[in-house]
Amino acid sequence: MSDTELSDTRRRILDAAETLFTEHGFEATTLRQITGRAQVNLAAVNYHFGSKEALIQELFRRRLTWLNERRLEALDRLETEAHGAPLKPSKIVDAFFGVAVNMAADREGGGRTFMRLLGRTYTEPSEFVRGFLASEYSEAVGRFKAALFKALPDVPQEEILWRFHFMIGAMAYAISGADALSIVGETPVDDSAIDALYPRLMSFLLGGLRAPLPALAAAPKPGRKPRTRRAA
Amino acid sequence: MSDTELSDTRRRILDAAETLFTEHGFEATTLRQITGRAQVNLAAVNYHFGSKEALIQELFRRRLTWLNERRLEALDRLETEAHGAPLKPSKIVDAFFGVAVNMAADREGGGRTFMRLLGRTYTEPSEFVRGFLASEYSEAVGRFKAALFKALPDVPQEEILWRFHFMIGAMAYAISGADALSIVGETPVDDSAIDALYPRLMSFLLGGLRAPLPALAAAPKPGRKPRTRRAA
DNA sequence: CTAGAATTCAAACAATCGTTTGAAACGGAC
DNA sequence: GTCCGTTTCAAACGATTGTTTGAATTCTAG
Repeated sequence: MSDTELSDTRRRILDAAETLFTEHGFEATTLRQITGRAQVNLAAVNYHFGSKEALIQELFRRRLTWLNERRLEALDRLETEAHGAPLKPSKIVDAFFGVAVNMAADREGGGRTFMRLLGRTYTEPSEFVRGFLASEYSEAVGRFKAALFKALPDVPQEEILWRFHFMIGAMAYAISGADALSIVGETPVDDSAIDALYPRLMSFLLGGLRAPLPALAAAPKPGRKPRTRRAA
Repeated sequence: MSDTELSDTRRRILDAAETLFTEHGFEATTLRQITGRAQVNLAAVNYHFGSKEALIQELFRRRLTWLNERRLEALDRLETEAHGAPLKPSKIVDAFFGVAVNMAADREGGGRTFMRLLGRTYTEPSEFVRGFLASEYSEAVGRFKAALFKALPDVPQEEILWRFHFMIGAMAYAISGADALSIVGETPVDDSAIDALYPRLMSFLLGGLRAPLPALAAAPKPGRKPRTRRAA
């Protein structure tokens, strides 16, 4: 069997698992629930994937590979157009997060379900999940970090990393909690609001990225208040 | 027994559970691990709390009540000083998130452990967890929402709620993933970086809150590009 | 000191978990 | 039709889960 071509059973299991993991989490979802929803035999998971952990890995692999390839394509396009000149930070942010939010808006293909799962998995403590998540991300994140460093040469690189970190968190939470009962709003967020998420999130992220640099209180000389500088 | 005064056994169980839940999650942590670490008998959890779920609820209750009381105290202080005038948005944000980040910086009292757990719990899909989390937050969030509406009368209230949402996400992810292996950075974040988290996060959040409003593409007339306005 | 309540303890409970097994059913090649 | 590799199936596996039990122990008044 080819690696990319999936049998009916494999695909049905993956789709069912995606939905159930999103709704109840990895640990709380049992193989019997998955095989029940997929309408396949219980032993099919271990036959086709080997174990529950391997199923989870395969699930992330098929989506994350595609997602990060699209991100890198977008970045490649920007860089060839720029002919070596630094990119606009807003373009970089758009290439990284725009692709993700776009995937999250896709209801039919299951992209929405997956992105909610992914958003929650960022904070997953499980060892093996964090492991391959980091490896799947390493190339794309490395390329985007480099692009941001080049685009913002005056901002300390450590600061850029922190803000990248914050941006991922804002996006992850916005996507994962968007149609769940959120803490801030009592009214459930409907579908049109999901479509409006993209411009809202993007302007928030850019505002945060370009915020004045914090006046870090690292042993400041008395009486000399460090001035805040603008980041971008 | 008083409600606030805890027996040795109760407190030992709560402390052990907090640590283990943070490290492995709710489902993956067993009562035998908890009672083993706390050095109490296995049956002690069900004797003192009734069930594993009730233990989780009690764990959040003792910390969240304290956290939100401090937040409301800080807001009260600001409002009495202002004599009815609108507050500065930065002060409001500082009252809400500053208290949380401060608690996250507290290593000895277990505040750090709890805030990492809390940050992860925001995206927890479990029904009963989300339920009492929302109820514990409702009062404080309502007060802060009102304060932000008053402070930013020109910004659509829906937009403020979204940005509040984004801010919570950025904070939750920053705290919960700060000393775990993060996606963006290959080097583990050490303690001094945690102390510097506060000013970094705060300027990012304020930058996002005050970002130009997004040009929402809600049936725009052709040829008329909506102008971006400044939020604050 | 003693009676009675509160707490601790070892042991067992039923239920459910992921995984394995061996036979049955299916599929195309010859 | 026959063969053989692939896939499906019902059933069971051992292990582990949260919870309960009833006796032992500790604590607290009177």
